[in-house]
Amino acid sequence: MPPRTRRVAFPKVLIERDTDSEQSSSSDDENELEENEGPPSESEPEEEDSTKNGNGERIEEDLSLKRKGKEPITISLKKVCKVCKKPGHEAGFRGATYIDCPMKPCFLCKMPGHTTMTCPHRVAIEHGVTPAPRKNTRNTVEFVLQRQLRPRILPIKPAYVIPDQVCCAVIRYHSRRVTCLEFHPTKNNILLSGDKKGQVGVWDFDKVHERMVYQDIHTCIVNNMRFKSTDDGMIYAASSDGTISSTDLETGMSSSLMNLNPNGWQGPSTWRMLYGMDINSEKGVLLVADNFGFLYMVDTRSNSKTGEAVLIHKKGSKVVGLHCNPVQPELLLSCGNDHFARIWDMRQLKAGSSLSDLAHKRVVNSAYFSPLSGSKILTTSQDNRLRIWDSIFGNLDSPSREIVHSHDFNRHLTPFRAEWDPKDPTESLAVIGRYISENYNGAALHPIDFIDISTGQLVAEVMDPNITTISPVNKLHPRDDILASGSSRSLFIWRPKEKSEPVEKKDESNIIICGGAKKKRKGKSGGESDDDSEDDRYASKGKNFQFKKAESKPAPRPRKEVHFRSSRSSSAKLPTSHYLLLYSL
DNA sequence: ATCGGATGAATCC
DNA sequence: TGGATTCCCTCCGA
Repeated sequence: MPPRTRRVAFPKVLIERDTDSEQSSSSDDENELEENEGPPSESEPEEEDSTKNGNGERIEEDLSLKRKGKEPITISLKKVCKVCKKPGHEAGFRGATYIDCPMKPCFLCKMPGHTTMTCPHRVAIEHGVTPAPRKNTRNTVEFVLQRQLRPRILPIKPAYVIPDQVCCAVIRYHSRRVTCLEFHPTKNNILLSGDKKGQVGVWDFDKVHERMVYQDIHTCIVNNMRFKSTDDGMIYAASSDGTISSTDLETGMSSSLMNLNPNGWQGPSTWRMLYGMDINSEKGVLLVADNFGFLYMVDTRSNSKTGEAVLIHKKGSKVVGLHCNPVQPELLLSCGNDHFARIWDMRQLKAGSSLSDLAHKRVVNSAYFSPLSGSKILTTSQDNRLRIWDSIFGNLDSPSREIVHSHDFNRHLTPFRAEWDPKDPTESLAVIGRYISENYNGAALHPIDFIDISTGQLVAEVMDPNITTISPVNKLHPRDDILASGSSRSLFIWRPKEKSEPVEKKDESNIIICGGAKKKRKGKSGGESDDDSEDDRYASKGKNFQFKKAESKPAPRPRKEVHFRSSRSSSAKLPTSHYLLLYSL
């Protein structure tokens, strides 16, 4: 990762003294001002007073002149880049297209010398794919595979079915952003959601109006939820309030299994927060990890803490993810802010005894074993790369593949996590939201990407013109062709087009608009009603969520425009069929 | 419309 | 080591 270009000091102050005319009134003409550009006059005031207006223009005033009571005060309006503060270019949205600052490393791949628009990872045929050195190309297994097996392997892998249509949604369901999602293990249409405020939502998306929000389970961020393996009416949740809750979904009755802050708030250096959590049903233990690098275990039968906390990541660093191997119950995977994902043997858990340490360049947001065989690991790192680590066909010293993908860290967003498709028998499909936006026919949208991690190819990008916010939280259904997304405070359920209601039928009946801050309408002349019905809110406040009917759907993309991956097959060819035939191996 | 605030990791000294 | 500072596509609401 190249070091970020440090922000340079403010450009020199421009002092423009109009000596010619008394009336040197400020001019808005930029060109005129450009001409005045140049080395500032000798005696520059040290105490510069420069402010920015909303457009990134700098307004400079010569205060010393003002103080001296000298005549002309010239205000210079000068366009500078809001990112690097240099003139000559401007970063930011131009319409729905974001223009990068050319002085910064590429926002997508983080390499210097080009911008997102021209990033090779954006236009390459194999989008974003950087195969790691193939150390194992020459091994026996692969040789045999290539020479003898491959010709006999059925060339067609079962088609991916992509849920690409929003079929129902709860808008502003949560009062803060969604932080985690979990499908019910047996009831196909129940979705759980946790938020930053500590609330837990239970939503039946088949009967969209049946929903519940439990408010008193936690006091801040719900980081992870898991269903109890022996009772799917109970859920565990790990929160930044330092507790693990156990909640009865029917009644909402909740109890605390563990509280790491029994003495309350003593300052940030002692406040413990719980992040990663998973259940090892084989052993009957709940595993949780905190923001200081420690792992805790709770016996799910007695609901009591077992053993001592173990330091599994750098002391003082946050452990954001835990995952138990689906096949080998003694294997545990952890990841965190020390830039590592680590594999552990549950039978010998002690500091420093990890089986493998998977190095990343930045914080690792998530690390998951592949859902069926557990032999592959998919990690999401804040260096804008997905990594696949293969314990069978590769060794774990380096990833077997790196995929450049835009999922930057932003303190205001829930961290992105690439999630496996639990239904894919080939263990190659993953879903992850995209940070960077794309101009989709005039709207800046942030799609949700489906990536074939065995090839690095983008299989599909799904978006809806009504979802203008980033969707960092995504989960694929364990049995059905359904995707659940959390975007800001809202939840969305996606299904494949074939299975959804025809678009024409998509209407408000499947879209629940929840509260949100009430706009205080000042007593304007009577026209507007005070009716607070959903329809009213729908029209007046749900500016992003006026679900469009088919006819108002965007027209096909204009051909000239440069599109993210537009030249590539995936999205361009998707509309006709939502099935994509992919060849295995 | 515009602006401020919440707030996490990296970096610098 | 720790405190201050900075930060590029947020999102909401005053």
